[in-house]
Amino acid sequence: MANDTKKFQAIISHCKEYGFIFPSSEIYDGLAAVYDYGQWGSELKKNIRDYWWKSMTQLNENIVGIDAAIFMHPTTWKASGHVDNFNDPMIDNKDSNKRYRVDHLIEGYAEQLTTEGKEKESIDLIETMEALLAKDDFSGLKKLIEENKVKCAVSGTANWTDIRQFNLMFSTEFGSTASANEEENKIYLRPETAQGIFVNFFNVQKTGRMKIPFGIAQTGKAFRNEIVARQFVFRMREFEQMEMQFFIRPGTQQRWYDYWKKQRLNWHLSLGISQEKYRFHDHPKLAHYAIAACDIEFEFPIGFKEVEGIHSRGDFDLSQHQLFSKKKMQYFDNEIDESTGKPFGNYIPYVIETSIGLDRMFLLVMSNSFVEEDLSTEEKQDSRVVLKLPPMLAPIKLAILPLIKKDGLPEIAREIMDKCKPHFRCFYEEKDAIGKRYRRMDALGTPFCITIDHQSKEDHTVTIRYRDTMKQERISINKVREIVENQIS
RNA sequence: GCGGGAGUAGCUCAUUUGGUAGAGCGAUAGCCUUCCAAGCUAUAGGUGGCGAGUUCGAGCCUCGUCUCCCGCUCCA
Repeated sequence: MANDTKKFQAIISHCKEYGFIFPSSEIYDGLAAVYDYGQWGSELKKNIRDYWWKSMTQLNENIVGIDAAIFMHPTTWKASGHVDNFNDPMIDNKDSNKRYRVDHLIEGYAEQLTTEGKEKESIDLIETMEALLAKDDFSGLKKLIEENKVKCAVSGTANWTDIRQFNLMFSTEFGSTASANEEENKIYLRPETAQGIFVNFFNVQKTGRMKIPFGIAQTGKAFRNEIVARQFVFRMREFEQMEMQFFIRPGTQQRWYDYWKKQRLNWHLSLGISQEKYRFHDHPKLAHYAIAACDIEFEFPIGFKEVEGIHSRGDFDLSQHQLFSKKKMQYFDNEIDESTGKPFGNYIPYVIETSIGLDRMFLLVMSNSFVEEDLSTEEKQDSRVVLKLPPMLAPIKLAILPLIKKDGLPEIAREIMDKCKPHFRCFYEEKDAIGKRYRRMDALGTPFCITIDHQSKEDHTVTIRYRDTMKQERISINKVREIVENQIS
């Protein structure tokens, strides 16, 4: 594990050194847990996003994409449960540094009282707590905890911090004029992209004449004011999600849940990543919206961590929006139910959600590709850092390198460059020794390098060098584009 | 947020008990021409994370602050 932490740090440094990821506003000392993608990182990230988008929308005829706004009507977040469920007052024990939700802490103590036979005290306690919670009376709540000598399960002490409320949603002012009532102008940055899909469910269903089962996909930024944001791009306050909500007939949720679990894992494996690096983790405790949920976890250098969630959300979201918006969220299903001989009729569709963190996927791809190779022979020590990226994700597909920068070799190289660059990302470089240029390309994950030498002038061939094996072979110049394109599609 | 560790050039590090910073690699330009990093020449680059204090004098001592890494917690 010590070594793996080292590897994680090596990946972080590599990302910065080679223009993948920089700390945000670094010249001003950076901003905690906010990062910018650099020249190659943005390219790699885009390729991952495109690959996901294509596999969701293009390859599934019943899935379409949307691009909803980050700002949404404030009621959206009341309906989704984010306003209430992410507003819980918390308290920390100073000795164990363990954080508790205040209501959970007191409820736990009340249960303890009940088992001790002090049922009346228990009920009184809960009633008092609820009254204080309703008033947001934090000092009263703290007093209640202190008076009852509620102890931390870990440290066994009653040494508590003040109660604080953490709002996981970022808010800002909407509209240019300030209102007397601040609450009226308050608007949130979306904490998840999913709601943009739910509120557009009917728009898409009707205008796209979509029939259940069908899905709506979306990629985009989401914002959460995490108490602790850390571990490089793994947990950021601003992050990008790639989500797909799949609308189904109630009763079929188990089948579709299993289907998407399998589909999504296969997507990961299609990148050539070993199955052993993945595992499913079922949620024992479910969120307020879920009827079943699991994570796809990947073995990062810092251990198995969640990269994607698959949730069976029932009709929670659409029902909530129906309740709050007073707009019907029902779908009329014309398909004949064989058990009754009649159409399935009106219902609020159930939802299976697949939600993957793009930044986490980026880190996953990096972790999986980053290799420090020892190339030492008896004569000399040698090593290289190589990103064994799947070619289709690589920021640069082909490096075009004239062996020397005269004798007409750059001219031939330029011709090849002009021929290839409309089709995929190429990189031209004539500086430094050829070996050094190869190593630089290895560090960026460029799968193919071609070198133009004096022989190229005579027989129209170049040397192609493969990143992973370091093997080289001579090929005709006419074949270059074809060879690269075959590998990156 | 709490606890632990760290911050000197793009990177890796050095600077003996406080006396106003050096090297290698890298970068840039030129030379050389050689299919797997480390050939030659020249140049650029640091108000020592930032701010304050102690001192005649601070990279080194003290305090604050910011950022990163590790642990607790939550999630994508």
